[in-house]
Amino acid sequence: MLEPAEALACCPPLAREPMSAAAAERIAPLLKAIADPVRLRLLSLIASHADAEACVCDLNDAFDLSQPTISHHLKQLHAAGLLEREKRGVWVYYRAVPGPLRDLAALLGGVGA
Amino acid sequence: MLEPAEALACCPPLAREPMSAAAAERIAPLLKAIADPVRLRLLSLIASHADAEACVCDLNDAFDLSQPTISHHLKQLHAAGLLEREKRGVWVYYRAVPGPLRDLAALLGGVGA
DNA sequence: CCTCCGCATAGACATCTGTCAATATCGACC
DNA sequence: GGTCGATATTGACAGATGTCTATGCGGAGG
Repeated sequence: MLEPAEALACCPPLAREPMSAAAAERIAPLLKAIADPVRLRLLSLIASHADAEACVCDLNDAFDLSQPTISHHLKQLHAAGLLEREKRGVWVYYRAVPGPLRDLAALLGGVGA
Repeated sequence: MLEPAEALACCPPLAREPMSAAAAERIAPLLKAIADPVRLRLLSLIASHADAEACVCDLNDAFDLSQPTISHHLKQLHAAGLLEREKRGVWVYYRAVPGPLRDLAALLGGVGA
């Protein structure tokens, strides 16, 4: 099981000071989780939806991929702490977690500032 | 050969609207380039250095990895358009390119805003 | 209770990725 | 021009990753 990776909000921007090996090991999995075209689109689809949540049934239709493959990608995003999972009746809804993405943005920003 | 990937400054934040498949394919390689602990540290080391540039000779010493491995990672960051390469005398200097990282930060930011 | 539907898991497979040792390249300096 | 020092390239290899098919699981409705 992967850690929720909330342990990121600590870090100064990339260009502020050299990142420690430990910080890099902690942050890289978060970037890996979104460094895939399918997962990027999934995250965007969910985050741009009403209430930043979407039903798996809708997500499956948006891709030319098998249902298990989508499920696999959603699992990775969930394991990275970027999505929350909630079952409502027959359907499963995934909701975007704003914190980690905001932290990543802060990490990458301020390089050329 | 990989494309310089400047074709990113176009995109609205992730949560603004669903990302197109084409945009995802264009952006994912950029994220892949920084989704590695070693490359994250390399980028941070260079970006946080004076003039946002550093000599390869210094970078090699900062890691417990072979010289070819560091060279390989630098090549990937360069191919992604995140580093510029300049040879001065015997040494090679890499400089951080601010644009792409700033664009990525803009892409990820504004999710929970 | 049996079946169907939505989603997850398991297993298999090809490809990609990170690493190293060995070697090449390219200047500088003697 | 020969040698040496700094990087890059090549080839090899183990392990991670993305995809599929087949199967499992749990709830809703007949």
